[in-house]
Amino acid sequence: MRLSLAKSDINQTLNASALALLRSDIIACRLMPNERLRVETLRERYGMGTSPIREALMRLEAEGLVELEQNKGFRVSEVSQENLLDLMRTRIEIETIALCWSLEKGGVDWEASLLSAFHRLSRQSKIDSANPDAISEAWSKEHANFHSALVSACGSPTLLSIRSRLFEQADRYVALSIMSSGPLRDDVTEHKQLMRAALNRELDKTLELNRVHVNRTLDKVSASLAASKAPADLRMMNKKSLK
Amino acid sequence: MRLSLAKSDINQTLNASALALLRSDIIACRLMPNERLRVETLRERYGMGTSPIREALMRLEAEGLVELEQNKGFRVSEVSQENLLDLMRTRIEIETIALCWSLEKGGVDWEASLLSAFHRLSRQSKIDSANPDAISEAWSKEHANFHSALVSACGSPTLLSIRSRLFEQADRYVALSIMSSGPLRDDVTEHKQLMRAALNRELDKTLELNRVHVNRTLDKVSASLAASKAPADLRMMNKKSLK
DNA sequence: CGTCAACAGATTTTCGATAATTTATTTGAT
DNA sequence: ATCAAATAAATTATCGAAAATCTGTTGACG
Repeated sequence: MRLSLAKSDINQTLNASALALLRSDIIACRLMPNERLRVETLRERYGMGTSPIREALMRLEAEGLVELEQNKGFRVSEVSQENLLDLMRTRIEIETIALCWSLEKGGVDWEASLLSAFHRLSRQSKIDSANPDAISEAWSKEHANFHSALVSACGSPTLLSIRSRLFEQADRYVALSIMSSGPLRDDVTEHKQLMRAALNRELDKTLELNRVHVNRTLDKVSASLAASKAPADLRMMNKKSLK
Repeated sequence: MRLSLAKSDINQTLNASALALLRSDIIACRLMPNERLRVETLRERYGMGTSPIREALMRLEAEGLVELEQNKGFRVSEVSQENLLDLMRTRIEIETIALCWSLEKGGVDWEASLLSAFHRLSRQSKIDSANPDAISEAWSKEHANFHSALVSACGSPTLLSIRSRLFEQADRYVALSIMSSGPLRDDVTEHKQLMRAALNRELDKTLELNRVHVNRTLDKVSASLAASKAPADLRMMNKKSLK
């Protein structure tokens, strides 16, 4: 499959394109967890040489989306219940700090951008008519944007970059779970409550709502992950017992 | 200057060597903040081709030690008072969480490793007779090891990796400040108190001691940074006024 | 005198080929 | 048949040259 480069990639170096394409393919699970990333395959897929690809993969390794084993090449990072739990717990703690600082320092600009982000999110459909099995790219982007807006006034670039990295990782699990998930959840209400509490500077309530919000995602994704893993394990056991 | 590869680099890919060498050169400020990193120069310095170097630089960009500007190449990340403050504040928050979890979960293994790390640190001289202007590599390693041991039982790989990245960044500022610093501080007592409080599971005291410890470093480094920046600014102003 | 275009040099980015390493397959001895 | 060494195939890691881009300079023109 040869993918065309998005409009935004014009004027970028191939390196930057490779990075953006790979990251988005991994987060959306078009490249599945634990899948081997052969350089030759990726060269065909993205239509470029080895250098930009390997450089992008190196960068993604630092971000935790890719793993490199010496002389054995790259793989998409594996997923697991342990990692998911660790990720979400850590994310809650990081966002707790960021929210504290953001509610403390946020001014009218922050309030306005938060309202704006919520509005855009609330008007964006979660599923895409073209591709009903996956979450719409557009919704995913607005959703990320909303959560980013909540903490954007925290005043710490370092903390914000940590947070967005964790959010990305979590997003990959969400993408994975959507593939086999039941009814869509009503996030609009949840997000609205979160925004209201933040705007009213009700710190404890905001933190609690955020905790619940993240934990709800965790539960859903975790269940879905368990369901998709169990059959694989059974298959493994059958194979073994047949031998 | 052509540096020989350390013993540990045998059997590694050049890529991994480049990464380790570059990271350590940057943290020790042998490559100074904001210094341009020309590929050709680095090729000579480390005796390898472009690929492993660029791949390592890409990785370090994700770690925040290096910055890349499209088509203009790499630089060592700039330092600033704002970044230093942000870094240290964030580090305190992260370590606070990690310490909470570590004191909660740490068992006898953790206690033993902490005692061991403290002992090694306390027996290691801070200055190296061969190079009296810089902090000894060995001390720096034991120091990092001690702080790592404090939080090692926290049970969250994600949090630990975030913490060690922040610690590394802070270490670069410390290396920078040492070059122009006054009397060495007595860290042994500070570290001993920290360890004692942790081993006794006195959570609040541990957190407070850690906060103070980090803030003391911050103050010292910040003062040193201000002192070294001011003359540079004056020089700049002179240059401009001469034109 | 200043502005802009065209050129030249330096530097970054990218490519495809080669070297090194791992993985799979075959062969031969016990 | 079993195991191990030897060979072949596949893949990764690395290199150095070529292409693309940026930076600084020169000179023409308003």
